[in-house]
Amino acid sequence: MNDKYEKQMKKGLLEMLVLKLLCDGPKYGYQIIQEMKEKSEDTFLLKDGTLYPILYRLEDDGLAVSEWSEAEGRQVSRKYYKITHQGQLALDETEAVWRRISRGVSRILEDTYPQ
Amino acid sequence: MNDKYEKQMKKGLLEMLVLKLLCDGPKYGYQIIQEMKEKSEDTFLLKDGTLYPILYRLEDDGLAVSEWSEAEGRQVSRKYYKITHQGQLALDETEAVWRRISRGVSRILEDTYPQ
DNA sequence: TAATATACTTAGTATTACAAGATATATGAG
DNA sequence: CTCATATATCTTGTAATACTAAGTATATTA
Repeated sequence: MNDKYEKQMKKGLLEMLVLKLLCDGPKYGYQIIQEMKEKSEDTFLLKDGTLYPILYRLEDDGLAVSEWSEAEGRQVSRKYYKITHQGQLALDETEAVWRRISRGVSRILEDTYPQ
Repeated sequence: MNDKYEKQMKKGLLEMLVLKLLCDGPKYGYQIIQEMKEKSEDTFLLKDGTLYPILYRLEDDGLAVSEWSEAEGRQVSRKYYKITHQGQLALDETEAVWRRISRGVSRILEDTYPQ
């Protein structure tokens, strides 16, 4: 029932969060899904069908670049994504937008004006 | 440029914020737009083309009811919206979803785990 | 009289989270 | 050795919604 709200509220956030996770080194899709789940304590349970389009978008927009890992022994092939300089700039902007929106919501919900 | 993020991030929030504003009494469209702007300190600048569909949705979903004001003197006719009991319940749920998402985002952005 | 503010309505567009289905390899249990 | 499960990626289609843009109409002010 409130799945609807949750889904909508996540719009625009996931791209920012994925970029953020890429800040401490290149990561591949499956790994991102795991870390997102752990770090958010089960709040952001990404489906692969959600994540991969996000990664393609980031790449199309020049915010991340990808590279297939060389097959080391029997390792399965993995596509590693790395944040670009432009991606870092975009992340900074997006975080600022998030903070502003978050503060705006707080002001209305709590009807208080934290500095 | 980061308009895109902002627009997306607002999804699902506006409905909650409108409901919240209706908590302290019936209000009409234009008034909601003004209060949203003031209370959020210019973060949520609703266009009328954004607000009215939200109000219709709230009404369709039984979360609010509307009533045209009687013409008092020369006053323009206004359609007042009032939150319903069901709307109050939905608001409570939505606020809970917001808090969870907000906390999840914080955990990833700050990589800290506030209690 | 004209411009601006108030007040509501509607049609169409762009974006994105997700469901569902597909493909393929690696690993562990029986 | 076989089968189930975990790992790993990709694609198509759908639903939901913020916004643009256009329209209608009245009230107020310069």
